[in-house]
Amino acid sequence: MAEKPKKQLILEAAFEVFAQKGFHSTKVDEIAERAGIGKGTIYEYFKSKADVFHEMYIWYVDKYFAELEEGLLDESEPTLKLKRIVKNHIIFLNNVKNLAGKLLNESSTHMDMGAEFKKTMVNSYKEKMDRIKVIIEEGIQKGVFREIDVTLCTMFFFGILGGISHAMFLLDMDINPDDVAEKVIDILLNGIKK
Amino acid sequence: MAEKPKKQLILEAAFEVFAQKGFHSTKVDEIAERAGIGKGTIYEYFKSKADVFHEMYIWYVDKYFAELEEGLLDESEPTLKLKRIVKNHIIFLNNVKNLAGKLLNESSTHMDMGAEFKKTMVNSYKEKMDRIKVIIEEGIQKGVFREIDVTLCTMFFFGILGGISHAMFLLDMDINPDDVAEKVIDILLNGIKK
Amino acid sequence: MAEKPKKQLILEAAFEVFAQKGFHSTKVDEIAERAGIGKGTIYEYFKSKADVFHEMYIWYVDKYFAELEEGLLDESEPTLKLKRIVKNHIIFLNNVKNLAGKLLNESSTHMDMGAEFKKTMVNSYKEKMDRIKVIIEEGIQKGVFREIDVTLCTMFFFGILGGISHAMFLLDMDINPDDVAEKVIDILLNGIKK
Amino acid sequence: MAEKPKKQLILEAAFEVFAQKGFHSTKVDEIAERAGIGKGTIYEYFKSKADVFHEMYIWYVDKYFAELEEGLLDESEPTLKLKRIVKNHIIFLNNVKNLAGKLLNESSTHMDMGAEFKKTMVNSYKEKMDRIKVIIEEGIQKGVFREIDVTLCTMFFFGILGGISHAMFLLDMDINPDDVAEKVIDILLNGIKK
DNA sequence: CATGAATGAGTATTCATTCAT
DNA sequence: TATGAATGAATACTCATTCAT
Repeated sequence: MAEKPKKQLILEAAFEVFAQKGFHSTKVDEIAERAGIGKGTIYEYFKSKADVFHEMYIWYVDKYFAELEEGLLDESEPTLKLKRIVKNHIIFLNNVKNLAGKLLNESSTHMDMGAEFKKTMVNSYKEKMDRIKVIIEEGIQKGVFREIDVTLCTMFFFGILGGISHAMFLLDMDINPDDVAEKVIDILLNGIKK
Repeated sequence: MAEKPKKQLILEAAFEVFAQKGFHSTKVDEIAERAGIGKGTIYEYFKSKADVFHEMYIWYVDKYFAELEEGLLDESEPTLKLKRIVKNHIIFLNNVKNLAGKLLNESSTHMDMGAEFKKTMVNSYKEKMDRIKVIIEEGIQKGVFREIDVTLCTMFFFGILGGISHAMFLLDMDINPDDVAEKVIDILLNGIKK
Repeated sequence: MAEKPKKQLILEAAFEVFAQKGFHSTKVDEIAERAGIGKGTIYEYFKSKADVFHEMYIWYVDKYFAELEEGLLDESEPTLKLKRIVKNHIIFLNNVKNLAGKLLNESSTHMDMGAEFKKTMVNSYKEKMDRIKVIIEEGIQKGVFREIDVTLCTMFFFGILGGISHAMFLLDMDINPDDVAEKVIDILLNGIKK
Repeated sequence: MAEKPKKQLILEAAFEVFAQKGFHSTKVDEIAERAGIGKGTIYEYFKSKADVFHEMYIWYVDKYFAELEEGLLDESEPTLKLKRIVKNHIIFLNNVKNLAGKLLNESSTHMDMGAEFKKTMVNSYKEKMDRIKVIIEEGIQKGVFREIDVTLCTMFFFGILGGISHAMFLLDMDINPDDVAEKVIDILLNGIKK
């Protein structure tokens, strides 16, 4: 009878509902129902609806990174690492269907949810960037990449990931991870100039 | 005493408040107050709060494009055009302070606002993409750019613009338009490979 | 160009709308529109919406009586007079379609419209009753009717008129005035006992 | 501590307030206050204010009939049954004070509350009529009543009941049930002709 | 721990009324 | 006079949160 811990149950239910409906349109009742528990129980584990969102966000980002790191273990070359990130991102998006795209953007909407949450977000944002930055710097050190502005290039790369989410979500595009990753890296590495 | 038309007054007030607080956290009262009019007056010009948001969004996007096109008139080369777009985007973001970033992402949150609004959004998204696509295709035809996947490259470029907004907003980065545009285009054109 | 006076125009428009929708569901805008005038104009002739209703009610009752009296002029016998009242009532109901039934009952709803209006209503109610009472008393004096309780009998008769309105309205009954009047009077005069 | 069920509590509070003020002038807050519960609780048991009214109406009519039928059990003769109905009606009116009269008429005002409610009303109206019709038909079969138009006579009788309510309410008349029932039946049975 | 009935603060929207033209 | 744009008071309904069981 190895039941999942209640808190985890709520977190996962919350992810599904929040991602589908956004923060304000999600009702606590619905999270409880989807988690298969009583509404009151949520307040045994979380201070408020905002708190549920907050913790869920952290859990989700962690999960994202965990899956990402796993994929990175196999690669050693900066170029391949970047390619792997793109591929992973797309696969991740597919896994969580179109939910992720919504969630990722949702976040900025809730800046009004308090400074603390903004801090959490900024941190996870920086963390993601740093992860990429390191790879790019590594590439430069190894002499594989030119001496470009690392921060900018990271932002650059990072923006592309968001752009893919956005496009997949808004345009219901169907994307082949390997193919796209290949092309993205090609452009990133070689540029578009003839 | 050439007063601004009431409807325009409301649209501008709405932009400021929506951008600052997001859709759900914005109270109609506050829009009215910021516009310096009575609450009821808003309903003389708009069907509902959602309608205000909808029309404001369209107005905002139009404004964005108008300023963009203006900047593009001066340039003839695809490369310079792209650079101009980046620069314009940054200047625009600065103009509307950090509001824009929020607004741009806010949109996806309100997918629940009805299919009609989603259509509007998708259209403006496609329109923006097409504008860029054309430039890239032009570059390819002129033999300036390689024969890369145009759609993907557009998404690529488009994502970068979003990434810049995001970074400016989240990290409160101060950015020099010319400098960033220069570097972005450099990376885009030449890639990062040594 | 003998235009109807504005006030009269409003009164008639008000009657149609109030009768169709009831007091609260009637919008001042609609009265104005139906009267073919501007909304503000109503307030040139009436203090408030309630005032429009009030005056309209008086006008309507007067009209009812006027038509009734006209019909009574032809008859001299109490029995025939009562029959005439029934017939008139039915014809009147038909004239104003099903509107009247609604209006008649609507009144009691608006007791909260102030003591003054209640007085008006009670008065018109008493006036109607008195008109009938006199006829019944006349019948008793002439030895045509038994010495029954006049007030009660009036209420009795009066109730029947209301019952007919109610039935016509609720059940969409189609009624032949002459036929019904004949039968009503037959029962009233002779009772139902064998 | 046998508390009354919440739903019943609300129904009774609603009856009092609706009857006193009419539908539109009744505020949901007031019903809650009178029921001694929180405003939100009403929406746990009813879909809307209109729903409260609707269910309250049904409950009220049922109650009316229950009390009526009870009284009818004792009587076997059509004449006595009718007399009993009149008496019961008056007693009922006294019990619910002057509220009933208002309620009875209120109904027609809310025809705009949707077709479903109209159906409910028409049904309860027909039900009431049928109950009386049966008695009259019984009287005719037993040879106690003349062969009059049964529907009309029912309407006739029915109207009287309404007339009594109306008079009691508008004129604040004090009425002795036995006495009035006696006289009403006398007139109904024997007519007013000498 | 778990629950869900009860709650009431919070808000979009309507519409009678006013008043500058 | 006549108008209708502007107004804001008034109100049904939602839903996060509490707490008795």
